[in-house]
Amino acid sequence: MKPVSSMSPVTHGQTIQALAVAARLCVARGVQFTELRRRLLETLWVAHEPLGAYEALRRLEGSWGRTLKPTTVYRALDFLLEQGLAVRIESRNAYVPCAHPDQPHTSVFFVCDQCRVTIEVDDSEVGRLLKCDATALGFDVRRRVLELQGTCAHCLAMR
Amino acid sequence: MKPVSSMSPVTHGQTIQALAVAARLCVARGVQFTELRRRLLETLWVAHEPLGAYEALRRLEGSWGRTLKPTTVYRALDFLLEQGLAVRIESRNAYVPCAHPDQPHTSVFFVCDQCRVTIEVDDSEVGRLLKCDATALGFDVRRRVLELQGTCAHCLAMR
DNA sequence: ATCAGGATGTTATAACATTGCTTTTAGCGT
DNA sequence: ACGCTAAAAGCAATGTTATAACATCCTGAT
Repeated sequence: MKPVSSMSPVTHGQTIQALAVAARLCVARGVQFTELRRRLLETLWVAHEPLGAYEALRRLEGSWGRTLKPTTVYRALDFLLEQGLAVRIESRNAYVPCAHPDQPHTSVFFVCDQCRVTIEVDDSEVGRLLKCDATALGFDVRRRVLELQGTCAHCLAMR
Repeated sequence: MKPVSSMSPVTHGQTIQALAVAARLCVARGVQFTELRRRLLETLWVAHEPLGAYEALRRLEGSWGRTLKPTTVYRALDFLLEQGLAVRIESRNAYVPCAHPDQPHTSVFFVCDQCRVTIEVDDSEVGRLLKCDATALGFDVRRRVLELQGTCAHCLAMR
């Protein structure tokens, strides 16, 4: 197991870097990293917790100084998801940015119920086991949703 | 890994039995297995796919011959979830019945994108690994959401 | 300049879920 | 049987999340 991205201590520099990586990736793939998409991804990075689509919309409106419609944001989110630049946390109806849009891995998300900090861990052994299970069932897996809800170390210490 | 409940071939007998188990369990726990709750659980068992709350509502209205409000159904669903009689599939906003409401286990759900059949598998080894990861993070896990989306063997064979 | 495709704008609505409050019902002691 | 209490269910309104359907704009290739 190796932690790959803790949402909590994301510095300004990391955000800048992540946006640069995303920009390069989009160029390489021949897809457009438009201002809307860039600003949305930035919004996700700056937030230190998973954002719902409407919350992202509000923040984006605030920082951009213009009004947006839900559809616009959902389309941009879909783009980020497709490109692996963000991930949807199903159990929260929310979205987090992804630090490694390229290489596929087995992401497990630990989401704190209290502070909502979201820690992404890559556990390839879990991935292997799930693949075995899938094979045994003859099931072709397209997407994995691995989310653990509970209390993070920090919040546990607070009590 | 052992498959613990395939939604697909659920016989009438199995439904009856599951309801009986649920009833006994509720008595043992001193909670009420009311007609609403029983009928809702039956609806979930009879459906061979995860049901959304509103879909369950419609089917329940149909089989019961009365109208229901969303609140009513959500409350009954909450009860079933609390008692472990049903599980929520987060990536579908939908609910499936659970065959073993008592003993805790590591449920992994394989959900077919095409026919929506949902296969529950118990992989304790995955559970163990995730527990390790959690320990390493100092994270206290309350709930696990392990869902794999893709295509089931049956649908693969159809193509 | 024109056209094609991707991106975005606009409006409406579907799908999912909760809040607050009232009424009914079940279980319990007397 | 009676009345009490708490759980369950009814009800209306509203909040939240997500998509459909269609129009327009922008950009790059010919």
